[in-house]
Amino acid sequence: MNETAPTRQARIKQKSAARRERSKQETRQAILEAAIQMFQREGYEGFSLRQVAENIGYTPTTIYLYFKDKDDLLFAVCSQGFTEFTQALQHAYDTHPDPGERLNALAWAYLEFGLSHPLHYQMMFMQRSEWVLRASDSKNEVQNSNSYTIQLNAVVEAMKAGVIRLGDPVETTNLLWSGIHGIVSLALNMKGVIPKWDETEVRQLVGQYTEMMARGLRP
Amino acid sequence: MNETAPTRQARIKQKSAARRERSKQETRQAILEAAIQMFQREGYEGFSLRQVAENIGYTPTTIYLYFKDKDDLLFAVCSQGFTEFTQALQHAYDTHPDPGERLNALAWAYLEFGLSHPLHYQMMFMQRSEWVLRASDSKNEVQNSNSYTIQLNAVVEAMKAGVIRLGDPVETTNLLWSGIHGIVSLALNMKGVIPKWDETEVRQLVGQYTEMMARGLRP
DNA sequence: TGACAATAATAACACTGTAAAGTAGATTGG
DNA sequence: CCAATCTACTTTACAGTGTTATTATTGTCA
Repeated sequence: MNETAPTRQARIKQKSAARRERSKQETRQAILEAAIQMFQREGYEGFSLRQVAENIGYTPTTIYLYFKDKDDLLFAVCSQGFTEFTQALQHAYDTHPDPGERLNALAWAYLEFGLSHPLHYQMMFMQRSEWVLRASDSKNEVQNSNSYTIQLNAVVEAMKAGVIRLGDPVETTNLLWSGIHGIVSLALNMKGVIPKWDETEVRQLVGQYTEMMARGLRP
Repeated sequence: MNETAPTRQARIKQKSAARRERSKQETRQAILEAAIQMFQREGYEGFSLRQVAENIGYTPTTIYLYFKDKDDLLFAVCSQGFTEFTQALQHAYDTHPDPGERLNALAWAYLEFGLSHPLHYQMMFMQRSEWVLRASDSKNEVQNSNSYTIQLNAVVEAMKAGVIRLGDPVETTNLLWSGIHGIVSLALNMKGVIPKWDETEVRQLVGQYTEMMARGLRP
């Protein structure tokens, strides 16, 4: 309505609002960090809203001012995992120009993420896998920067380069992803259940896996 | 102390005890069946002792007379899944004498079990995988009839027959298991997340998988 | 200053698993 | 047959959980 230049009061109001917004984001962040810490300690099943609140000196209900509900907070924890995961894959992608080595590098990066973030991995891909979509949506990385697409691109380019046989790239990507996911998820779950299944054996298995994939997919 | 023949009273007492024991097993079974039904409906997270009790007209605490705690009841539900799973693999093993086809048949049987018992599969191999060991212990199938050993035997014989290259059978088994487990677990979790991931596509992928494994492991 | 919005805390509800104590009825020994 | 015992079960209670509605405190704005 008022089209004249902003008055001093208007400017102050704006900055004040900005400051309050910033403060709000800060406490939101504090809650989130406490939640992450708690998740690292207690895992998915032991994660408790009330304990998170207690750890940072808030009443449980206060959390609801910053997150819709427990799921929403847990998703925020998860989301950070997705970001790191994508970054790890992206880094592997970027630092390996050769299409063949690139596929291997992606598999290794995948493995390393799983082994170093076991709880996150389980939540992201085993307990709440619906969130994969929501995570890439909320970071508008739908188009070409989500973790799935990174792997898909690597497959496409490996096909172009003649490193692996031609075929439906989506199917091949799913095949490769399934394989490495199987190894990682069993590695996290089956310690002491499968014979020969400590961390070094798992790494060795990934070595065999990439070799075998290379042979199996050769043009 | 008394070494004479058992008196009538002693015989009656014994039969009475037997009858009570039988009745006890019956209500235990009733609880277990209600638990299975409830698990099918609500899944792992929604499974509630109190609701199980209510469904069969008991007080929650009564269940503790037949099962140590919630975990114990849930394990009993799980255990039945392990039995069926092992039977399915054993059947695939027995009905396919050819070592090469046998490996494929095991993969297919594995897939079918997962697709037809999604909740059980997730509990058995993703949520409570520690129970794999406890399950084979409690059925004294440790030696040569548990599901892992079935797959291991198939690998050993495929190596003997020259169908797949020689190598550490345990490692090869782990490799094959990882692969099919990866496909199954993603199939159960990632509906609507991965492109092209309905049931028929998953089956097709298993086809590709077995093909690729055959090529990759050729001597 | 008074209306108002934001932030936090209290109280309460409906659940959960689980332990201790109590109770009606069948079983048993004399 | 009767009192003692034992068994199967319930009642009660506790310490948790996520979540909502209500209230109190605070700082911002006209």
